[in-house]
Amino acid sequence: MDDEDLLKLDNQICFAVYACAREITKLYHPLLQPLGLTYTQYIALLALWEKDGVTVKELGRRLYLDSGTLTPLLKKLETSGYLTRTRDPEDERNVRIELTPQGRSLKRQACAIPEKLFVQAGVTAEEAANVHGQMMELLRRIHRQDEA
Amino acid sequence: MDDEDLLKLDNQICFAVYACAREITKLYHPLLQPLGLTYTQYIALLALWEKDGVTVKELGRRLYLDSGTLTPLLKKLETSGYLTRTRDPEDERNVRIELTPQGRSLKRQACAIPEKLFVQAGVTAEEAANVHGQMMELLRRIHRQDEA
DNA sequence: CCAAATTAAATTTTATACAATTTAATTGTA
DNA sequence: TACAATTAAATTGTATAAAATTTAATTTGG
Repeated sequence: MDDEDLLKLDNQICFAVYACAREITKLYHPLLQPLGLTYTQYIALLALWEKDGVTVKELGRRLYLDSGTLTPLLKKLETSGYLTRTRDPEDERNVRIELTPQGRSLKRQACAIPEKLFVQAGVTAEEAANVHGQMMELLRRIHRQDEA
Repeated sequence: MDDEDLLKLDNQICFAVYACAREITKLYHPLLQPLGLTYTQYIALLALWEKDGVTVKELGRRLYLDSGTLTPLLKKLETSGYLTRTRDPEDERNVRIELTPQGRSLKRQACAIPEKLFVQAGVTAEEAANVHGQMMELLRRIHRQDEA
């Protein structure tokens, strides 16, 4: 394969993931708007519903996001009353994120979202699992390279 | 499967695509920096190297991006001397994008990028084709739903 | 013990993204 | 032909993202 084709193939693969991610985000928009959440805020809350009381660093590691993105996002969610940000007295460099009762109760409303989304996108369980596996494999490999 | 599990699955799949797209962008950064290009600018140029003389609308359709994103991006590439933006005399609502000789010559430098990236990410041709197929299939399906 | 190195957040800067609105040009139709 | 509807870009406002820098706290080596 020559450079010309490689440039096209490259375009197709990386671009496909990139465009797909944006289209997924757009699909979420009408479902998240009634809750007053953006997609990134929803992703952050999903992580916190599974485990909160974590530091910004730890949350960022799980979401592949750094403080430059998380700090303003978490401040917004704090203003909305969904979580608290507290300096850890043990080590004041760390900021711990705790969900408030309102933050926890949002989960009940969010539970309706995935089903709506799967139906809307017409994605089967097999396809979902397949895509998930492949993306995670690629993600891990890329991230390792990215760190090195 | 209960709502709780659905929420987790949803989290995993959509998040995997979303995080993967961002990690890919980061992987490109050191390769694009010497050319003075961002990832989105690179993607736009890839599309234009395949076919230029198109309207902003047509380019946006191919990239899944709207004028809100493309207008400032194309203005930057125009300032850099890589393309021209001209109102179509036939229909002045349309703005046509044409590559300049400098814009075309950038392609030769960009030819080295895909190979470097594949090697760096350790992605095989099979895996690449597999991921690509799945993403395009998902992309098409989601986009159809998104339009409806 | 203490200065240097390290670490975690926050901040700053630049560049996307996209929804919603506006502007200007064109088209369709009564 | 007027004029409403449609269309393409541009603009506006909000929210990400990430690189680079800064600040403050902690750790570590001499």
